Amino acid sequence: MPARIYQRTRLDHASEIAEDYVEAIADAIAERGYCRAIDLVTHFDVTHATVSNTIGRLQRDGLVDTAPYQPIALTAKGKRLASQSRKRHEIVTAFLKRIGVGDRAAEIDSEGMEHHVSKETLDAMKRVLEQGLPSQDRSDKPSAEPMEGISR
Amino acid sequence: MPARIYQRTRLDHASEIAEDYVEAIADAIAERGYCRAIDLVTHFDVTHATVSNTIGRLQRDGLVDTAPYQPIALTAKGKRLASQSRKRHEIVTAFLKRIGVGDRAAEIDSEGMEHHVSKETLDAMKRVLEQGLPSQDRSDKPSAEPMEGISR
DNA sequence: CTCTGAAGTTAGCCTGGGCTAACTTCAGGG
DNA sequence: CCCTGAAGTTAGCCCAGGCTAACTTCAGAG
Repeated sequence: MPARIYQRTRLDHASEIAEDYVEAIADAIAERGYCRAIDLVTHFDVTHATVSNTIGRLQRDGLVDTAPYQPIALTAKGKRLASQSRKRHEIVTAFLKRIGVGDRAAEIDSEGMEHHVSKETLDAMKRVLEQGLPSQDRSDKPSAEPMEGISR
Repeated sequence: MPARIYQRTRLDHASEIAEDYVEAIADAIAERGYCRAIDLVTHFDVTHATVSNTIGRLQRDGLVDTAPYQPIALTAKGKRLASQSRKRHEIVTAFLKRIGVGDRAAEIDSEGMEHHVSKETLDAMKRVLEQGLPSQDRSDKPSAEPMEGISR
């Protein structure tokens, strides 16, 4: 059964950093109007050299638009990826908080989890945020009164 | 605020493969009494060479016990990691199904997500599985009757 | 008992994502 | 107008985790 799953997990990983970067770039631009490499250096706590390499890859992949010693801009594609990642990230964070995870842990965990959340799971999280838990539709016990609503 | 978060995410990644491997090894042993490299080749859909390399790293890290042309066994440390990962994995999968994610997606997503779930988040998932959603304890509206219990 | 094919290893290569060290750009203060 | 320090780049290194190709082991059929 597995096999394919792991291929997906591996491919996912390839784009995780790209997503984190475009998100950070979009944030910097939103906040101060532009993004410089130094912003990413402090944000990710890596060296200038690493940022330079990574930005090179992002540019190669058509996500950012920049030139030596110039600020870093997002391409249309980069902007799309950024806003999509941002939304996903926010939903995951809100969801974790909703199920009782503390703010700090919710922020840390959502950072790692967001990249592995499929559309289907994201939709399920949204539904929980809006409508609460779905009824427990196990084939055995089709009982309609679950007990999870009781406060405390 | 960030910075540290990303360091953690990077470190997490280092052990993801180790966790997947020990889990797979434990499964094979549980099912057939032993694990051979070929089992991992088919399980992860990678080449023999890759499995050989990876097993070498796991051995270096004290997780498995093996010798050339011999089956692969888990050390005590490896067994601990495997059972811990397995439990976490099961909880995440069950949790996703509980919030309405289909079986297939739940299995795929949990594979990617499990490595990023902290103890705190795992506990929250367990609570949801056992007791449903916590009451919505927003400072505004401390209402004690959430509406998620309603079937449909 | 040999010999053959499946299992496993080894060598050599690649990419991604890190690093340090050394260099280049460039803006601002003096 | 220069010159210095912060920002950025380049070169060269490392490890993880993939790959292919070529080799070795080993068990089982004949």
